[in-house]
Amino acid sequence: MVPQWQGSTTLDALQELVDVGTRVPHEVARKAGLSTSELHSLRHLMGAPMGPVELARALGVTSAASSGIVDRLVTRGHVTRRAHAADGRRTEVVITDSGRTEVYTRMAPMFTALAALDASLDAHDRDVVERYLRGATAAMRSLM
Amino acid sequence: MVPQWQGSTTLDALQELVDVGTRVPHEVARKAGLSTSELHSLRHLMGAPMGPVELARALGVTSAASSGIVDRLVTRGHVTRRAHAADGRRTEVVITDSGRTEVYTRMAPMFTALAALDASLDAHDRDVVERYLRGATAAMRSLM
DNA sequence: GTAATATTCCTCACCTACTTAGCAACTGGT
DNA sequence: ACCAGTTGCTAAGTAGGTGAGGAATATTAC
Repeated sequence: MVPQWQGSTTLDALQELVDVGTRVPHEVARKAGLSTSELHSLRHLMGAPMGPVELARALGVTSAASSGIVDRLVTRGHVTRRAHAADGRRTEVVITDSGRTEVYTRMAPMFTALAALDASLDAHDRDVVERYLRGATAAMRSLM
Repeated sequence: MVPQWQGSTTLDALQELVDVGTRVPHEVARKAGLSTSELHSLRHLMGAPMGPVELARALGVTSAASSGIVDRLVTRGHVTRRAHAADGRRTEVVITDSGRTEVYTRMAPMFTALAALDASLDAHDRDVVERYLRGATAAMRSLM
């Protein structure tokens, strides 16, 4: 990638991981007939429902864009809009079974492989890996 | 992200890394007045010159798109086009000092932090981390 | 209690960056 | 010498983003 990286196999592996981590969603989304943003939205919504503005922040786009993203996901039946119980301004975007299934079946092989990889680590190694991942995340975030 | 991930701090950390790894280039590119693809192109070109088609494959876009990307980078003075020595069809896209400086100064803090993180590992731990990163990369790539 | 301010979500007009299709130049194998 | 394959480009169309701004509701200050 850059001169400083060369020679360190760990940094090289990290670079490849991040590269693949951006190309894979692109490809998976295309196969599913979704845009990358739509797929990422479904992923975020699998954890918990959230409003379009919150989704926009999670994706790093404007609320105008996420409004359109939600529209398209609603059209495909992957999410529904629901009024927020306590706050009349808010809408909750809720993932449907269709959306959940779409994401899950597309990504199942990866989950399985990652779980196996995780299980292959003993307590010490798991700790080492986690600290490295958190550290690398912090290093990247420092650019923002 | 998904039910299976919850409870594993390692997989959670991996997810966060990949998420940040996609949002950071987006932000950095914006600050540099470049598109994400343009920044990624410069990153790839720091290693070695390559043709537009090769670049297109690296980015996961069509050659028509990469033709435009190179055009824009040439306009900004970050790369130049050069005829290939032995193959009359090919063009080599070469990064300029301007382009190299642009990428390097934007990303220097990250390189420093990552190098420090790497240096903090002993031989065994470095090996563990690298195997994990390669394994995770393979797991993701299996979706493509 | 009411006025001022903030937040959420949407629409509209515009624009960037992609895709598909196809063409001209060149290469290498038969 | 030809023909299939590759490279790199252009042109036309489109998807999905931004910026500005408005309507509805909530929150804060007075």
